[in-house]
Parts: sequence; structure tokens; C-alpha cells
Amino acid sequence: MNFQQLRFVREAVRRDFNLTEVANALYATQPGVSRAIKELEDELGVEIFERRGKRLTGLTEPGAALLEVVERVLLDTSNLRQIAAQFSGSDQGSLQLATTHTQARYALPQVIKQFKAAYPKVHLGLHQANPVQIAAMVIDGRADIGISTEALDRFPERITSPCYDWHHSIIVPAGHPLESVKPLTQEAIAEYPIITYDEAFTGRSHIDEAFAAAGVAPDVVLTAIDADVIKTYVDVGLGIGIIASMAFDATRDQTLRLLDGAHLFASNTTRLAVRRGKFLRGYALQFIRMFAPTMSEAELTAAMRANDP
Amino acid sequence: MNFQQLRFVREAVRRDFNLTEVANALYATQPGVSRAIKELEDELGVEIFERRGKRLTGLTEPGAALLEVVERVLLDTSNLRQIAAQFSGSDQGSLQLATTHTQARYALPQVIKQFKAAYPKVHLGLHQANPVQIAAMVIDGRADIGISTEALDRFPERITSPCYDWHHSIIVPAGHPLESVKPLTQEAIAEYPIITYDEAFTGRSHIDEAFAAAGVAPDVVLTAIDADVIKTYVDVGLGIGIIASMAFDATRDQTLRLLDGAHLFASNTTRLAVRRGKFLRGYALQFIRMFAPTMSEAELTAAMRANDP
DNA sequence: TATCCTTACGGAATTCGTAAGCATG
DNA sequence: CATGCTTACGAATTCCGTAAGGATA
Repeated sequence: MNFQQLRFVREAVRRDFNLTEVANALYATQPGVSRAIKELEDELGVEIFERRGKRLTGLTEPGAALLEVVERVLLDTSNLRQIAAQFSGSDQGSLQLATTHTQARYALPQVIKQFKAAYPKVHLGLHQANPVQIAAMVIDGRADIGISTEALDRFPERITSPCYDWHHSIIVPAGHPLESVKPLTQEAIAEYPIITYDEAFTGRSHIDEAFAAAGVAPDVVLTAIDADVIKTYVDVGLGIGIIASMAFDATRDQTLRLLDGAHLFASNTTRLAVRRGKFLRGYALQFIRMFAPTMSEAELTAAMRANDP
Repeated sequence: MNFQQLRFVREAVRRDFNLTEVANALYATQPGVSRAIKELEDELGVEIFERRGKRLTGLTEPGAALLEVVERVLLDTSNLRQIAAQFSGSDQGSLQLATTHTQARYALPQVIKQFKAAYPKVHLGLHQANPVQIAAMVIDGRADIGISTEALDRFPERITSPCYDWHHSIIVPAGHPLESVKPLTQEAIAEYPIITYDEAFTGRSHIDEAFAAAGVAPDVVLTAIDADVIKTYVDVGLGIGIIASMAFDATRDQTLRLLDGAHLFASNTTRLAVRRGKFLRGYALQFIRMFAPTMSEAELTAAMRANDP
């Protein structure tokens, strides 16, 4: 048994049991992967993969049981390197963040600026993705930290902690009739064509729920993934926008007006996620402290130690 | 990084940093061990071991941090083999029990007989040791299951569960004056020379506590590790004995009388211990169910899954 | 001086890639 | 017939033991 075999097995699962892809991904040749896996199966005395003819089609039952432990072993070997790097004193390293547009654009810049000043030698990677992809990236190790509002729960492999709450608000072109409607209601808003986030993004579900609860059917004429696009089309006069409040910048967006929507939409919580059992370098912990001071030290060490994939 | 290097590191710690011993224990040569460790240190970029001149003297700080994860990796690789063996369907295998004389002699025989009937092909190893050794054997993997009354707690690496309660009683030669003393008190017992267990064995501490609580200083003339020896000397007339009740066999011990001591000594709980995070074969779980039916299935799976060394 | 670790060298074993063969969809 | 796994062979690398050297208690 060796680490290479375990890596091949893990990658085979991730790459949908295509050993050619595994070979490419791990800089090996396909016959090498094929043989390594077979040797591991021989040594353990069980078939790890289901095979139809010569093709692998899935995990066997023992394979699934083994995979769980294989994942943990590989995570731990990566942890060994991280721990060593931590002690080798160098403040060099890499920190990969996976996050959505909204966070990257409006919430993270200040923190990242602060972080870069503190750790100039750390290579910071910012990966923009949708919440589901973010979750996957945290779990498989491509990202050290995930930051997102939706779909970050429901995976035992991840530990999440709330960073801050926010809510949606309305943006309208300056001089719009809605500016004088007080209090603002879902009904009043639904009078106008609406531009807002794409499904599965930036708390969109809470917007839909708010209208449904009020018994109103909004006319969503355009959806976008980020507030910049939404603002652009509101500016053009295509309709009114519903965006995260923090995405409005009074200085920059002088042609628009923000109408507070705290009472209209359920609040959203932006959460930060780390892989359970993954060792985090000192600077990664520091980043978390900067961005999510609510995450207690106890929670953090628990996240790094606990290991129950 | 390879498994061999990790094994060498772990064994070096266990063997008090003597690489020559490590080499012998793991069927390798001393230069091989030496080089493997150095290569690992080079790869990780940190010194794992403290060195005074050419000798290893202990773990460095990073070494200690790494060791924790190394242990888990090695435990998990052993788990991989166990899981595979579990599924390869064979009911062959090995089950190593570590236990004290009292358990081996009086509590285990019935269970082991039953177990052997159910799993004739499993090689059963019974290792008699003192409670501290038993704890160590469970932790370092020499034993799959530890059974003992004292000193089985206080290690986060182990999960223990109570099996059954028992208490100490008095044995006297037939016709002894104590037979007619009712109720029996610590004071009455302390009138006679006492033969009982050695310190750190079979609940001895509870005996001492009972006398101390009663303000009596017993005259312990002889201590032994097992009840058979105690009974022998009671038979010879050296004094009265205090032994675990279950160690008295009315049929076999016809020259002796058992005087119940339930009201005199605090009860003892025999506990079973397994290594946290260690995968247990089906027959091992079955053994536990036979011997400690109080240990819930949930507790068992938790023990096998959780992994926080 | 005995114990214990390191370095140097050479052989053994393992690993891995190339090329050819064969099954699947 | 294109994709994907297997087998065969040979090269490169890695691993590991023996032998000699040097430090420590």
C-alpha cells in the first residue's frame, strides 16, 4: 500500500471512474494508474471498483467503505505538510478562497487588503464560483476557506460559522415613484418589473419567499449573478432592482437610490466554511479571525482536529 | 513521503528514540531507518527529532505536532486492511484481548467459549497484563480490546464502556469466628490479618478506602495479584482474604466460606476499552456485544468513526 | 570502550512509461 | 471506430542492506 495508490483511488472517484482522466490529472500514465489500483485491490483482497467489462463504473460496497478512510488518510498527509510548513517558520504559503461575486466584490476587499498587509508573502487565490461549487471546493481541498450565503450547509465534512447578517434592499433610478411610498410593501414593489439575482445566488430564495408570503407574483424581467449587472439595467430603466444592501455605494451609484428592505425580506447570513479535519496555517486562522470574528478559537481548533468524514 | 517513514517515526517515539531498536522491531537495518527519517525531515523541511550530537533525544515541537497526525494515518492504514478483510468475507482473523488475571480467570471463560464456537477460525490472543499495560496495549494497537477494572480512563484515545459491577467479599476458612458476626463491619474484619490484592489490582483502592472511611487500619500481611494465590494462603491459615466475589467457587473452594461484603466496600465496575478510531471487524463487535451488552451500537460505531487522537 | 548514529557504495526491488492488444458503446 | 482498460517489456528510480566512519556517554 502506498500513497500513490490511494491518490489514484480518490481521483478515480472524483473523475467519475475514468482512469485516463485520473492519469492526466495526476501526471501519470493510464496504464500506471490501472496497475496501481489493481495492485492495491490485490493487496487488500477486495475489489474497490465495480467493473463492466473493462470499464470502471462505480464503487463496490467495500470500496465505498474504504474510500472514507482513504480520504482521511490523504487529508492527513496534506495536513502533515501544512503542519511542517507552519513550523518551518516561513510566512510564505498559499491561501485559496472560494467565494461568490457578491462577497468578492463587496465584503472581502477590506479584509483582503488588511490580510495582504499582514502577510505579504502569502499567495492569495480568489476563486469565484457558485455556492455548490464552493462547497465542493472546500471539501476536496481546492479551497482552504469558502465564503458564501447559500447551500453551505448539509455537508458533514464542512464546519461553517456565521460571519455577518445582511438583507436585501430595493434600488430604483433617482426620482422613481417608489421613493415616496412609505412604508414599502411587497405589493407596491411588484407593480414594477424586477431585476434581481439568478436562482441559487445571493439569497435569491429569500426574495421569492417574501413575495410568496405576501401572496404577490413579482414580474422578474431579468436575473443576473451580480449586483453590478443588476444596477446597470436599473440605470437603463429596465425596472427596479433587488440587491444585497451592501452592494450599493452612495458615492459611486449617484444615479440610483437605495430603499431599505430590511422589513421586506428575511435576513441572510453569510457563512464561512472550512474542511473538517483540515489543518489550517496560522495565516489562514488569522484570515478567519479578520473576516469572521464570531468564529471562536474553540470552534477553529475543533474544526482542525475533529476528523469524521 | 511514504508509510515506512511514518512507521519509523512512530516506532522511534515508542522505543525511546533508539533507532537501532526501531530497526530491529520493524525488520529493517539501522542505517535504513536513519536515512528514511532524515529524508522525511528533509521533505517536510522541519526537524522531527531533537538531537544531542548524533543521538536522538526526543521530539521537537513540530515533531510532536506531526506525531499526532502520523499516528492517525497509520491507524487508518491499519483500518483500511481491516475493512478490506471484513468485506473479503473470510471469518478468519485475529482478536487480541488484553486483560487482568481476574477477568481472564473468572469472567471471560464463558464468553470466550461462546465466541470460539461462533468464530472457530478467529485466532484469539489473551494477553494478561496490569491495567496500565492494558491501556497502553489498546492505544498502540497490540490489543484490539482491553478489559480491566482500574486505570482504564483518562486517555482520550480510548473509549470505554461498563460491562458489569461487582464487589469485594471476605473469604475465611470454614468455621472461622467471623462467620457468625452479623452484620460484618470493617472493624470486625480488621481484627484479623488480611490477605488481599496488590496495589493497582482488582479494585484494591476501594478496599483501602473502605477501611480508611471507617477509621480502621487493617493489618495486610500479604498481597497477591490474583485470587487463587490469596485463597491458597487463607487456606493455609495465614489470615482472612478479601477478593472479588466472583472469584469464589463454592464447589471448588469447599474448605472456605464466602462472607458477602457488598455493604462494606464500594462496588467496582469492570470496563471494556477500545481504541478510538480503530476499525473493528464484525467478530470483534460481536465479542463486545457478548461481553458488554450495555455498550450500545451507537457507541460502538462512534468509537470506530471518531478520530481525534 | 561500548553504544549509537551517519555516510558511502552497490545490488535488489519497485515503480513507471511506451507500445501493442482488446473490449465497450 | 473512438474511447478506455489491460498486458508486456524495458528503463529509471527508489529503496535498502552491508561496510566503514565518527560521536557520545
